[in-house]
Amino acid sequence: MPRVGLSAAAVVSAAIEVIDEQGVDALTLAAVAARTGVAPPSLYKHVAGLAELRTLVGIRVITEMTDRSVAAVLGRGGDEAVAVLLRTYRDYVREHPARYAAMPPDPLHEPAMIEAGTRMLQVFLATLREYGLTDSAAIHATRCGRAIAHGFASLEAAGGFGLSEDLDETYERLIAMYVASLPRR
Amino acid sequence: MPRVGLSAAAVVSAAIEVIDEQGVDALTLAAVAARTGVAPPSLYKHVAGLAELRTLVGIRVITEMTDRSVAAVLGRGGDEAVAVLLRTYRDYVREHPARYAAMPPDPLHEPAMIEAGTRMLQVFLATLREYGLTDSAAIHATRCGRAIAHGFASLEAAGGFGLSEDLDETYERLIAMYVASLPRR
DNA sequence: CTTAGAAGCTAGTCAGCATAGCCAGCCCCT
DNA sequence: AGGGGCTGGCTATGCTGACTAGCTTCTAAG
Repeated sequence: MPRVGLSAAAVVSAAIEVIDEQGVDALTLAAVAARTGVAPPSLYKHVAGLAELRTLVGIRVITEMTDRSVAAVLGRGGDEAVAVLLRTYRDYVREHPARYAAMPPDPLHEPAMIEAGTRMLQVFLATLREYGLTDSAAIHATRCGRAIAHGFASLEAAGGFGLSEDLDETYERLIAMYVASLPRR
Repeated sequence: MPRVGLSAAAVVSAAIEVIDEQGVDALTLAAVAARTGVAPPSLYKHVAGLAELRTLVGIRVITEMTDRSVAAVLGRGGDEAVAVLLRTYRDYVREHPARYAAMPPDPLHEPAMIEAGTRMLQVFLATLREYGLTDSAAIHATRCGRAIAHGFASLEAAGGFGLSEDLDETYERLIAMYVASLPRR
């Protein structure tokens, strides 16, 4: 009985591979077990069950997106930073469409995800800092940005745009629309 | 063996009740069977299986939304019509959050849903008619509207807005942002 | 009244989650 | 170096749910 040397992180990585390759509905313990070369029950040594695995995957994905967003926005400001943030969001989703579907839409409601979700929120808020929005106005502006990015990206990832018009152009229009709505100083 | 007198439409209605009450993940043939007072295999007399039931539910939901949108927009025009369309979209989702999650994001890719999806698209395009957009510009504008409505509504339905700020206000801002982006004549 | 088809049923298979309980490899401690 | 305990594997088992096969009964048309 040679040991495989699994860990919770390795299980999550395998789960993400399964999702990337076969879609979020194909995430089963059986599939992850097969990929890691282990019998399904063995996964319970590292992960409490399918539900926990899903939240761990969600945390991983949020964290990845946040890290990328931070890297992209660092050193920029104003309209430029906002546009880059939105593009980065979409680019991530386009690169990993299935993975995005595994990201919970309400991270702030799941205790385990609050930390990761809050960090993402902070990046949005920080990017809007220069506009001098009051607390409440900043929240509204952040929500609008998130709704736009999530709405477009999730539709694109799901193949929801039937027609052949250029999607880059549609998204740039959305970005312009959003930037225009932010207050000039 | 008294007959229950089921039909495909009745099965879909029961499925929607299950979704409304217990969420979209609770849609199982077993649950629908229990609700209709029938053994699970009997459902196959009316519906080819869970997958088909889901697409029938999707069609029903799209059709309902379209009907409501048409009723709301009829007799209006311009910015007013656009705003009403977006509000109607969100209101439907707020009333039936779980049901919305059962609506496929890509109706134009599923042959069975093309008709219903196209009708919804037509309503969007017709509402924008007054702005005199060229074909391509109309597509981009429709997509933007859909991304905004879907993005906000799906996040709201999923409980994705953690903080307590007024959601009506956020949505009105999005509507204003969108309307402002449409060309003045 | 007969008969065919539709609508229901039971029984059974298979996938997938989960739990229980056993066994072997590995590390640490003396 | 040897031994013990933890840990990471395993098999076996049970449960739910989708789906199939094949039977029975109700009903409606002729």
